[in-house]
Amino acid sequence: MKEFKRYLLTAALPYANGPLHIGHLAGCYLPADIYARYLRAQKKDIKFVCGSDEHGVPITIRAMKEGIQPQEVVDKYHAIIKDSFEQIGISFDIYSRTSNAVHHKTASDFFTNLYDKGLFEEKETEQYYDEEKKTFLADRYIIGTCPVCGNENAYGDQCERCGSSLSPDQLINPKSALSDAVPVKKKTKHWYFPLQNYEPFLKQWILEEHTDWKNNVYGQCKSWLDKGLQPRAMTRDSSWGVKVPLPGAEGKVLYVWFDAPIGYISATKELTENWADYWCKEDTKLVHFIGKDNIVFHCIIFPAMLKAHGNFVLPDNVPANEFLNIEGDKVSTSRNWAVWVDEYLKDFPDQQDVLRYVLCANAPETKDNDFTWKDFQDRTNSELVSIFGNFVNRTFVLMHKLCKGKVPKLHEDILDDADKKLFEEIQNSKFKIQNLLDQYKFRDALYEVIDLARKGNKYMQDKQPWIVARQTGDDGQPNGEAQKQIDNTLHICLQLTANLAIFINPFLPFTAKKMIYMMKVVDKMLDWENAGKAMLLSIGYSLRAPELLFRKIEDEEIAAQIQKLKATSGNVQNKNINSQKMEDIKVEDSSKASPPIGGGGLEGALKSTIQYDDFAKLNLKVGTILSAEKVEKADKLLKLEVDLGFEKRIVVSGIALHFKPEEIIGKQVVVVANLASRKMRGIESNGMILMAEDKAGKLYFVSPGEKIDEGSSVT
RNA sequence: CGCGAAGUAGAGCAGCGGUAGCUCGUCGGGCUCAUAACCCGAAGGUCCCAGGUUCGAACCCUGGCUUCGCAACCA
Repeated sequence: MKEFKRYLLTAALPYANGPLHIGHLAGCYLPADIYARYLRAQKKDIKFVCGSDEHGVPITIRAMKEGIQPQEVVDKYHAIIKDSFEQIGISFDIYSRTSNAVHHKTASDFFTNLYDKGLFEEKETEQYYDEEKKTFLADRYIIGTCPVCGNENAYGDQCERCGSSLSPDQLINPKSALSDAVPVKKKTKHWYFPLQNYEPFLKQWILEEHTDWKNNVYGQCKSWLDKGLQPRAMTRDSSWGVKVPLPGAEGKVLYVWFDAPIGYISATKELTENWADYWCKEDTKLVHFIGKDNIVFHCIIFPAMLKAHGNFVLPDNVPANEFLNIEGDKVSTSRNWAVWVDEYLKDFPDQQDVLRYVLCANAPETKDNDFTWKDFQDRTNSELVSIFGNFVNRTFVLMHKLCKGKVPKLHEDILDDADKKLFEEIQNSKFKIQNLLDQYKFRDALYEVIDLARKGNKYMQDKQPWIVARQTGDDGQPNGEAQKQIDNTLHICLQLTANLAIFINPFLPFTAKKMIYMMKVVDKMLDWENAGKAMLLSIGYSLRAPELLFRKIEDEEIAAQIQKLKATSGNVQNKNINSQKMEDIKVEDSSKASPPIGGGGLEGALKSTIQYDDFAKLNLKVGTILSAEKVEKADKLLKLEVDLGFEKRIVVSGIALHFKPEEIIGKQVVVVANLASRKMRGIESNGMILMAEDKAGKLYFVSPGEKIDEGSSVT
């Protein structure tokens, strides 16, 4: 293996358009932080850089909507994100931002360097323009009717109803998503980076020389390279971003994906005068930690840019994680289906390491994983509290009871196989953990740490010093032989505890701190070179009283979190509302004795006032239930066929706990007929049945007083 | 037929050619130093489906199904 003199770690720049959620942490910040702490413990020369990505169209749109300047948007979220990182213990050497001057200059110079080499191709194209808002529109911001399925809210690049990929030209009645104006075509000039010229280099570099990269990363790159690369525009029409440093380029900025990765360089410049050592010397190991959506930018585009520039090192590895889902559904910021880091920190004060633990133990390293609060509770209570925390605690308690609060002597003459075996295990663990961390297998590495604590518990159980202590002499104290055995057991358990502190430190730094406090040792003991050593705590040294490292997570706490998640996700302004969630809330609420909140709306607070226009968006129709059946493997869902007069529809409804299928056939109901369709348990649901809920949580159909024609509108 | 990743016990994952494994959960027993913690044992799997290669396949090949992701910026 190649020897590196210094390390440069980067973590994907979070987009300053919203706060940080746990998916971000699990995706790249936590693995990056663990790796950084591990290298620091090895006394390596490392820099760990990150910063907010503050450019790009979505930020300008948010600013426009809120009537403020883009800078204000960015200032707000930059502060929130930075604070979340600090509190959860992500140990960046610098957390910078792309709106600062250093970055503008760096990105601009980078562009100029490539421009002066004649690398860009200038091309004039026609793009859609919103004359009202005076801005060019990305495909995503053009809305119209899908030519394939007739969906009126198809985007300029894709119809979300039928999945067809589209171009804005294909849309019927295109409108700007910003102003409802009809977009017009307008000529614009841009600078394209000829990626295809770097294809031979990239193929050699990735496909031949980096077969060690993770499957998902390698596969994704291979797919791109096999398809063939295209020139890619590196500039955009916008007023927000790094200005294109060329004459006659007013109103044009660098494409965010051109400038964002350069943000890593800018941040390093800001951090140290010696930044060039980290970016330009061959014996630097550059590692980009990212999420899977970023693979192409970090493995194809940015390396091609670096290569074109010529002065920079290329990444040695790009360990990308998959995505973390929440309670079975993918994270969606627009639906507020996320666990926000700043809120977690408020709800669980002083519990940073617990979240770090769960996110690492269940990290989406090889495929998408699911975060559930139940799993959070289980892992905390059984693995952290019962295994790790408990081992440390019982070791300390026994040491105080049986060894007068001091590190006992080790009596070499009576060391037995079990004792020696445990020393070996400590050694083995060091090599295993080291090996796994070197391969970016954080989940497995953390498992090894816990497993070592598990072995400690077993050792303690086999030795049972509390029983040995009953072999008393005349004075009522344990006799000499017994005391020697007890000494050995606890001596070994204490040395193991010291080792555990070293091992757990990269993962759970707050816990490691508590442990060294209890052991009255200095930070330096946590240096990785001490790992595996048998004599970390000196004999006769008196230690502090134990302090619990973790506490149990109670049922009520996770119930509250689940409630919060569901409650806030219902209250969204996004029209593409998730009907399953809505119905789930109803059923969940009603299963509780407490009066329903929010959704029930008996005497509860009303949602904010809406205008008639908002109401008019709903198409409410009377329909008759033709058939009903239970949906397999779902307790709460019924699959209904509803006759709406003009058509028959399949609607999936979360009412199975309240009604038997046979008793509702023939019932007239009110259906939200223009609700976006949604798959539940594999069945597509087209609409939603209106229900009323009483104080006891019982559900009633909303239906016309007497029988009327199917398809009648409700207004 | 666009492409990539994934589909293994109730949950989360490992194994990637040679008698199905780990952690949690469940059930039973033991212990009591410890945060009702710890230890031992048991139950639980057509390894997505169908073909093929092989003495032998969860693992290789072919076809299919399902989930997630992929120049819309959301790790």
